[in-house]
Amino acid sequence: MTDRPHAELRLTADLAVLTVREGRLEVLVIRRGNEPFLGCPALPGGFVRADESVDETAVRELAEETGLTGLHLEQLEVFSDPRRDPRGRVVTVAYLAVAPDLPVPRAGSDAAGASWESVDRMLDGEADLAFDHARIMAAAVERARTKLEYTTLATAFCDEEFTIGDLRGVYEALWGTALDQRNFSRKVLNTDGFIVPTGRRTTSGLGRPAKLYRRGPATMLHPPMLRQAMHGTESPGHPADR
Amino acid sequence: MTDRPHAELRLTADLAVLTVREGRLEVLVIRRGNEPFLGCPALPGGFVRADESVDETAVRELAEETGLTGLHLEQLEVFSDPRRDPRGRVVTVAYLAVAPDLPVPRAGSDAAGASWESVDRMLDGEADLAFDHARIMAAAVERARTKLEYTTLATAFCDEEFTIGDLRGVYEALWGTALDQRNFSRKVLNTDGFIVPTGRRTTSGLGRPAKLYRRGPATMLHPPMLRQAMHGTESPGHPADR
DNA sequence: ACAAAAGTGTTGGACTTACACCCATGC
DNA sequence: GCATGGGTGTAAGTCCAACACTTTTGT
Repeated sequence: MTDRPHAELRLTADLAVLTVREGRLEVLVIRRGNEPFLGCPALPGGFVRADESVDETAVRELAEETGLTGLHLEQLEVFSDPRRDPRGRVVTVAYLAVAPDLPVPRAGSDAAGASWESVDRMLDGEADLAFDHARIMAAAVERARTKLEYTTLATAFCDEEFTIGDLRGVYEALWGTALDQRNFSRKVLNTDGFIVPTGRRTTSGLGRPAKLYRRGPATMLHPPMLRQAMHGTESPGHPADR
Repeated sequence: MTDRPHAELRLTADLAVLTVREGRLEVLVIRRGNEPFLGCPALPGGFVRADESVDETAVRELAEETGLTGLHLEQLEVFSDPRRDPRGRVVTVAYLAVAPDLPVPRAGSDAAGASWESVDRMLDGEADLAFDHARIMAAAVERARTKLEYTTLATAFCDEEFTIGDLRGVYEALWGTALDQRNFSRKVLNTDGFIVPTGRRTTSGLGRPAKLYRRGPATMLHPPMLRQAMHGTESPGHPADR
């Protein structure tokens, strides 16, 4: 404890907010309204205040910049390369946030605008994300993919009430594989506390009405959902657009 | 990006270094040589310097305070309650480090001393760990327990060369359950890339000499090691000392 | 009637558990 | 010899992928 920091250090929280829309994994990005990286897409986020924890910063910035509240939020990783921000020493705590398919969020006051964008497009190298936000986004996607296997995270992508088909759509969008509908529902229903029936059914929609469910009390899945593809392999109805 | 931090904020890296010794899960603690918490047990750690990433801070502090190098290191969680440090605003990035059963590390220059202590004793409420280090330690143990299931983390607790019995001892110490030796070795050997034989065998020791292995290239386990206990249940040879 | 989506039944194979039994060493 | 740990064989039970088939809706 002899060393003291030699230069001022600032701390931020940045959020990778993921959702599934029309079978595609999407991420919330803002357009930067200031230098550096003026006009570039970036993740929402901002500086930690003196009287708040970083977790509180994340919640506050999410609400301020995008109007979203009540999402699943978890710490992802700290990014602290001394040269990651041209303005000086800025360390960021990256968060993974998971949202249901919400109406396009309203633009906040800070950012020039916020919008859902395809994760594939943001990460294919053309998008010029600000700072190291491409790395943060990639870490968030990887974390979400992994956590689908052994936690109930997938339900955080769904509305309050959802069908097993909706839930399967989340897995298919994140894993890019088609899953067998029949085996999927059995597996989900046989996992205690994953989802609980509400008693209601879907009214509109093609095909036979589906039972509706909401999140159950479980957070960990035993046994895990396995990532195996169907014999037909490859992605579901919505092709991997690029 | 309008808000600027109002007060100076300092950033530290703190490490929960875990190992298994004599069938017990142990953690490396130092005795604090300064106020606050003078004389209390604490996790090794220190301030982030201007020109280094937090990951680099963790490696450096570990070497300086304990003499340990080359360990498995991973970010655990950021602890940032504004009142977690009586000296002012100090945010810490907690790390999980995993070490093989090394000789007692030499005391470093900063700390009054470093020693291995039983995790159970440190977390049973009597130990008066400094700051929020009990929470950090608990998070590290929980993370290590979980990661044993679906990653090859257990090999980081072993020496360069180890037997399957050594590896099983790691699982038993962390999970507090006895595992069937016969099924355990088959499971481990049937998981591609988990461990690779060196061709050598143990020379000394009770019973039939065991084949020696080293870590394989795999990092994730498919399928995961299941936490099931033997029918006899409960901990192995070394009773849960408390 | 047909397409589309939900849901049930069933079978073969993979994996797992529990345990019998054999191997190699120190004392 | 016998205790101690390493290692192989195997049968019963469980889980799961695959797929045939039925149900219920919209058009």
